[in-house]
Amino acid sequence: MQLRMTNQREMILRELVKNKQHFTADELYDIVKKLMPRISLATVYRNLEILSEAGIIGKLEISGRQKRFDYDPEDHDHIYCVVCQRVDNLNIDRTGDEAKRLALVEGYAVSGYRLEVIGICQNCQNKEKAKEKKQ
Amino acid sequence: MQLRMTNQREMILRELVKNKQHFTADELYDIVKKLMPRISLATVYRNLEILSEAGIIGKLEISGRQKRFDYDPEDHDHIYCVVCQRVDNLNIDRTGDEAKRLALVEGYAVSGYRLEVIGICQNCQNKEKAKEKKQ
DNA sequence: CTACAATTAGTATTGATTATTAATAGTAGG
DNA sequence: CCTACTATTAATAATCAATACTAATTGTAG
Repeated sequence: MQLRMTNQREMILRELVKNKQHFTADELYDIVKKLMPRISLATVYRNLEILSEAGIIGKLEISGRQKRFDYDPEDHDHIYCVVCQRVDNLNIDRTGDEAKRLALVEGYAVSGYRLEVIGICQNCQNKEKAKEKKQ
Repeated sequence: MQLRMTNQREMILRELVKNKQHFTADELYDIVKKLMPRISLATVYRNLEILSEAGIIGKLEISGRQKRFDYDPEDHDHIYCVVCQRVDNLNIDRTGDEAKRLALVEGYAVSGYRLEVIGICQNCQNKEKAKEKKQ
């Protein structure tokens, strides 16, 4: 099953990869709309789904948050900012031995895991510092 | 700010703790409705939110899935079944040294992390085996 | 009792995502 | 260059979890 590259699909992929950010579907919609004004939000959603299904991009489902899409399809972890919602990639060694050992106790057959590190990004730290000075 | 224990709130808490499962709001609503038929789904949602806010129960926001609530408010990780959506608790040592080290590279101030182990639970493994035998 | 504040039931609304559908575009074969 | 076929699209409706709203009810402190 060969993946046909339509103009819309290509544009969506290009803008995601070019910007190297973890966009939500509607953020990407706003960007692409400027270059292709008649594109539909549903098309963005559908193509992001298709592209991640095909392993060309990654899908990022962070707990309790809107879906984001990752220009890098390789398996890796993420860190995200609780203030501005920004997401960045992490490359933590994925041995996960302890997780597997514990999973056996519960009787699970483990296929993987997801690690989300939570914090405040540099930008938001700076903004907070600036605010403190004013007071 | 003392937490008032209304009948509804108490019932919701009791059923969650008693069953020792990670229920969604609507699952819990179905259970509680049998004992308190006039209760509203919004009341269940609201009280689960209040109880987790107060640290009496835990809130479980697993990537891309419906919220679940945890009878155990202590900080711990989870393992979940991709087949039946069941969730169980894990007690992995929470040092997270490597995560913190890497986060510094990105400039983040780390406040915590969330680890979700993914797999297939014992029940669903058994069911799959039974199905294979038939074929 | 009375007045006040918190909570509730019931329902409407929101927001993200998916489904539907008729129209359009791309392509392979003649 | 046509024609038939299939995939894709734009636009919009529908869905689903979660939250907001509102009038009625409950609990409580004087």
